[in-house]
Amino acid sequence: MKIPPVKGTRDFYPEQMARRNWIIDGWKKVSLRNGFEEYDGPIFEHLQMYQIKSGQEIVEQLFSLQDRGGRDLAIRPEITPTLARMVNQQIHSLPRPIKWFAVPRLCRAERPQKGRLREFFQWNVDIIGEDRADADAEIIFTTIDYLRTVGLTSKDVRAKISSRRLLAAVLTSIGIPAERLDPIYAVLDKKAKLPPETFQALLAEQVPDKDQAGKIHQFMALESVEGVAAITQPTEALTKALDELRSVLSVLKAMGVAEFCGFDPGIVRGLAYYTGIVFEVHDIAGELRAICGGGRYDNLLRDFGGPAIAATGMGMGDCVLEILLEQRGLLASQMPKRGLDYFVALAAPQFADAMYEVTARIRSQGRSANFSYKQGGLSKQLKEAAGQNARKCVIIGQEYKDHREVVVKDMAGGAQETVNLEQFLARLNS
RNA sequence: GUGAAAGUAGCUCAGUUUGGAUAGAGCAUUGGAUUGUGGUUCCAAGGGUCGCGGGUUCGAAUCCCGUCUUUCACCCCA
Repeated sequence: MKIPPVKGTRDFYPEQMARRNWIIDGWKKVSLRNGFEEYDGPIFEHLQMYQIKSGQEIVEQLFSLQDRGGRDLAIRPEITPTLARMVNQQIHSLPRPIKWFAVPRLCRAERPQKGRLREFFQWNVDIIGEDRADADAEIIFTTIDYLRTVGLTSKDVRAKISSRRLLAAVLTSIGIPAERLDPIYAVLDKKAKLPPETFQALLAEQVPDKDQAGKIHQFMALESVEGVAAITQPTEALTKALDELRSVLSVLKAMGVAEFCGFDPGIVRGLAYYTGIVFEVHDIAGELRAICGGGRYDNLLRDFGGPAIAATGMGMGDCVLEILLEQRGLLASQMPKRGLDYFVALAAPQFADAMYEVTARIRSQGRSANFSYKQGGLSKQLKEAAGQNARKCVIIGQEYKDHREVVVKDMAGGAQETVNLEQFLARLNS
């Protein structure tokens, strides 16, 4: 009986596994050079962990289970709660700022679509214990540093940056009461996806006052933070939020990635736990979902029973990224091909023992080597070597019996030389 | 979770309109041509319960119903 793969999951055959490794290796390399340390947690946690703060949608999308002791558990749909738990446990002994990253495998029981599956990998970088905008800027820089490294340019992707604090300050200063903010956020978040008339209609439902709605439209149309002053009287909160956003943009400029970044008031993000700077990276053509998203979540550690400590971070899934890299031809051109250092071939069957010995000795020198299991002729073996993308072939034949010599053939150019076996093996290390 | 479209060999597809005999092609795989020299070429082979289940019919890949999966649009996110 054939059992199908589970909905929304992927099988990683060697070719796909190579892609996945290449993407994840890049994430790790860039994290480390930006000064982050790797951590990980368990793949499941108490169900309750996600009911505290993850937002309604994520809770509905949980894969949950009961263990044999009747405990309610869930496979992690995100790693940030785990991070909060881990940091809270050792908060008094961890030197700050805490700059940690992880590449967890996550599961959400969503309906699968292009760029969204039920099981995926997500690169997370977080800075905990620093409330200055420098930390937000570093998160965004690290994100761009990776995207730039894999070959994406400012013509391909753009980091759209905004601020929850700014949005709240603007809305408050034009007279929107605090309890009205959340439903308005939800509408503003959709602006980029809706036709202007639909957006206008939705906003009018939430903000019937023409004057207020007009100001919101004005704000949402801004392309630079400097336009905010013309819309409303600066309150203390507004000035503070503006300074923070300016500061992030100015650090990013100094770090040399200004061309990738811009203020975009349309970035609001889900209601979950963001409190300050928020950002998303999108493909410029706007064909795909967000490549990554992140922001400041200063209340999360406290919500998980710890002290009130500032935090900011980012998550990037592998699905959309891979589609974009594929589209741009950046995978095909950069993926390392499967390769083999040496293929050991046999010109006559009586040297089989030498073939095994040479293969093993090459391997023990740290080089990869294969030989053929088949009894075929040399021609067949070279064909097999070419199929495995071997860089060189070691051919064992009559010379071996006569003078302990082997033929070493360069598969790219075809040149070959006859060398003493011991000298050949000694040379491998140099 | 809601709505729509599509499922034929490992992959890309033909055949479905108009039901008819052992369901085809290219690529890929395996073997041979090739007993001391590979990537080319030529020949051959293997590989399908036509997604699955039921119905209509003398007869179903083809028509009908259900179901699963995928894709797209919502919802939301990475």
